Amino acid sequence: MFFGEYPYRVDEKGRVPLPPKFRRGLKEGLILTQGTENCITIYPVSQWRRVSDKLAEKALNPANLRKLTRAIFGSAFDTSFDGQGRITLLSRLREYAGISDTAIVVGVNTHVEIWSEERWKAEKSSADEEASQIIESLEYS
Amino acid sequence: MFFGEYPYRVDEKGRVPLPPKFRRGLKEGLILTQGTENCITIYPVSQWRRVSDKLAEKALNPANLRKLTRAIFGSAFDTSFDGQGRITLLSRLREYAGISDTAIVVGVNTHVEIWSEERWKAEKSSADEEASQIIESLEYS
DNA sequence: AGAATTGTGGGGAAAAGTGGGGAAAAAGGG
DNA sequence: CCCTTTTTCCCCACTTTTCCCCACAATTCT
Repeated sequence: MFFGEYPYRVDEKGRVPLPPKFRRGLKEGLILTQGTENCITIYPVSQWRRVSDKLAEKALNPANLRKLTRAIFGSAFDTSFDGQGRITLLSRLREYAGISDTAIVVGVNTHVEIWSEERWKAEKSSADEEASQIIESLEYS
Repeated sequence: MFFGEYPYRVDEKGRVPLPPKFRRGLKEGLILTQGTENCITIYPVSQWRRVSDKLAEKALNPANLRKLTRAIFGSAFDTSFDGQGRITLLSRLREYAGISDTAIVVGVNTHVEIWSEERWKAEKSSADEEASQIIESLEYS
């Protein structure tokens, strides 16, 4: 569904373009959340709904499930893109992800991630290493 | 459905804005109660009915549940927001939640919570990591 | 080459955040 | 019981931010 990486400038208003190829899949609206490893994660609403429905089924329960529900719903923020295909990142999220004037938009199958340039490079090189190890192990199995 | 977290100033009159996105869902009126983990919980009237019905079913039971029921109903308070979309927090509730001049308003799916800044940070950081893992696992199921 | 699409920037209208005044209501004291 | 003081509630006003539109350069596609 979503794949590829795209570098973009972030303007003074905190706007980031979405790659044209991603726009169709996000047309119905999108949910921004704090992702793992200090990136910003974007879900199409349909995908997000699946997640929240699943969680709601379990919602009446003990303390640490309440905690999780809070963390998950609290970190979500719904938005949509403007006529130029851009979304505005809240300053809070930009800080979280360490994004100043450049951002990398990455497609990860079912969702999209936004990274600061430095963190993406770091993440990528370590992921590449792991990937080649995994591939090697597959080759001989 | 409520989600997202919004930081607001609490003025000298104890007023807190509700995020515009929440206002529609609370237009019919809202109930303030003491929430779990020292936050203030806001229910839309419709949701409040469901909660109070559930508690009523169980009301004949053990002493500590009756205690809880008393605490929740005793602290419940129905109100509405003013022309600027603000509600006034009773000083009793503000003390309970440890809120002085900054409050975080959080959407938690079926209801809304208001936290002091410090307590929200603590609550959130203790659940963030686990939360994003859960999202990922639900994503593919 | 020309036309359409995409990346980037900015202006202006509208909405949201914040603060305060004053009337009505409530509480308290003589 | 009435008057005074306090609190509550509703409205108005100012500032900042957000959102939507337009513009233009660069790139891609035909």
